[in-house]
Amino acid sequence: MATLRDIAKAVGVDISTVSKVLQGAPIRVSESRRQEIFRVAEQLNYRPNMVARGLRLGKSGAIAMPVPSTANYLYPEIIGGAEDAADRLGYVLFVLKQSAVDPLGRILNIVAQGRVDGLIFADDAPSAELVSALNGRRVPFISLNKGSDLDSHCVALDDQAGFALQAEYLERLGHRRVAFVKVIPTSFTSELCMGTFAARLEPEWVWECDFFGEGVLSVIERYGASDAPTAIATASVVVAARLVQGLREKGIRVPEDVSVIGYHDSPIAQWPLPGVTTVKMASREQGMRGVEALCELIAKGTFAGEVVSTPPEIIDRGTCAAVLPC
Amino acid sequence: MATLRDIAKAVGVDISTVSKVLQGAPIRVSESRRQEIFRVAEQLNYRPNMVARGLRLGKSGAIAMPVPSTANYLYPEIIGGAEDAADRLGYVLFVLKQSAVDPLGRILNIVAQGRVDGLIFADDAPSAELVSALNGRRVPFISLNKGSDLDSHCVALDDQAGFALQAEYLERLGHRRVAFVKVIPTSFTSELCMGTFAARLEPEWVWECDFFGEGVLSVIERYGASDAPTAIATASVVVAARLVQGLREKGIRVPEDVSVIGYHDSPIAQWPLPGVTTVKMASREQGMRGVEALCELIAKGTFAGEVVSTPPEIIDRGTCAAVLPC
DNA sequence: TTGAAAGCGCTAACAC
DNA sequence: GTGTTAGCGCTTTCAA
Repeated sequence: MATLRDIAKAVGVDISTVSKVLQGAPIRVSESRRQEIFRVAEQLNYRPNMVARGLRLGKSGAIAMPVPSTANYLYPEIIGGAEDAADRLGYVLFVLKQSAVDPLGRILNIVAQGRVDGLIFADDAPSAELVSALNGRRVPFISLNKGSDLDSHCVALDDQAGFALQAEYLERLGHRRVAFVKVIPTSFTSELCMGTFAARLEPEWVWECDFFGEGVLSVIERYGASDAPTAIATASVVVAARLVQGLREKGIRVPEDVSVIGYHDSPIAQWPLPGVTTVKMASREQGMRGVEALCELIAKGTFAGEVVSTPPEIIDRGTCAAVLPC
Repeated sequence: MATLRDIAKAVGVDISTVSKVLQGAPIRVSESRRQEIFRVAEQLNYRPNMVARGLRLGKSGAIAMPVPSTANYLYPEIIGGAEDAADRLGYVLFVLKQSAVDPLGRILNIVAQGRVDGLIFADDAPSAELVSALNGRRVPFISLNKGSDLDSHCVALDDQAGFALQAEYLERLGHRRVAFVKVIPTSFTSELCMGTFAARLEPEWVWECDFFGEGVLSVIERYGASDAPTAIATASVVVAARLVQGLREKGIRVPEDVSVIGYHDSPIAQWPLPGVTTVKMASREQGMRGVEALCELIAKGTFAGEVVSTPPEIIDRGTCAAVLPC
């Protein structure tokens, strides 16, 4: 690994001169020297050692995105957007899986070790404990989900608009008796969303479902036991996809017998063939804006919480049908 | 952030003494001092700055696991195992998503910047270009998949045993006319696996399928157009799960009309209710062993390629039935 | 125009 | 037993 010193030696100038030239600092050097320095740097394939620079500058040039699980099907979108923004802004983005046994451990560890300049929480808003630890260490962070603490720096999706659209869409198709499936564990946001949906179209049934386990089966059972809603709205594209599939396996036709609509969008939405209808949110953009906001926070120390206002969009994949007048 | 100096000042000793004591170096200090140093360190919530230590020691204490996509449903297992091992060995593991436009860019970047001591490739074996770049920079790496270059350091699963078991299982159930679905893009390993399967049970049809897109649909079409095999074996649990679901949506019964078996295991296997039968491989252990091997490589500079020999296991979730004698 | 020097936080060889 | 010192690679005043 070539260092500044190697270049300096080769060119015959001082190391500090090389540093300044390579940084493009406002310094007057003879043009020939400047050329020569760049030439040699190129030739030696010089790359600044960010660890050393970080030590000197008191910052690392890296940010981390802790995720509770690498198995979440929404993350690819968010992560993709975040990486793009990080690349563009000269930061390295590391995805850090939280440990199941000690969710805070790894995060506090890398923060305390000075490995990252900031954090961006992809899913759960950080716990109060984590927030106070982070504040104590003066490490800025952005959350992509509102926690109960509305003061925390947050780049949120406009879920109000999203769920309003979801309800409106079903309503427009003539659905009046619908079930809403919440994703558990429920969060501050999810309760809010449920409320937004209900404001437009009051669900007659409210069910709950986790991503894995028996959740989907139990929803199907409850569907069977109920006085059949004409549509099932869910707060998740994963649950929606599994639901379509599970219902069909039971011989219940989608959308002929019941319509199903999800929330968010991801490749998983295409698994029930030819796919499940969802409300597509601007997750990718959210990831991008989140990183941009974090960098702003790192640089300026301030950031006004914001909402990604890109309008939600219905992706019609044919699992919702109009209710026929009887 | 408390530094060594803060502690030294508070206790009234030299910074180097603190360093040595805290490291547990074989040094003789008066017991009272030792106690006092630990006490103050604790009180100040001291955590060594790994960036500084890294600079001094010429290593960062971090390793990265580049993944081509965070949407792969097998990774959670591997990553989980890798993280455990990394924690245990005192390393931080970062997941690094490769950029779609410049797959090598981010990897070379963090390596050149001295951010990581080694790499562990979760999926694709590194390209020849990457291998030579890595060797040039003397950055050790482990691949979890054999590339065409058998010399590269690799911690592989015993896929020979896995596919032999898959074939054997179907054979034992009486299947003779089977289709095998390869995952594309095919790799060195996948060809090998296909061979292992065929050695035991020659497939009458060999089809191909990618994870997303139209792959599954086209396999179903080909199934319909063919002189119906009694079983479909796949090299992927994702494809198997989607296949079960897609077939059932078309009214083809699984396993009554056709058996389906996957490969690997992941939560996704439980999506077709109540799940798809697969050959479970020791992915988690592979992640663990991979990190252990990498650390060995970092420390000792040598490592003999190895195969994770934990025997594969059939997880029967009811998508394979015995062929009835006609 | 260029260089010398200090220092980020840490470790390790060596001195007392 | 404990302190001094040098230095990892880099940036940045300040001096020449």
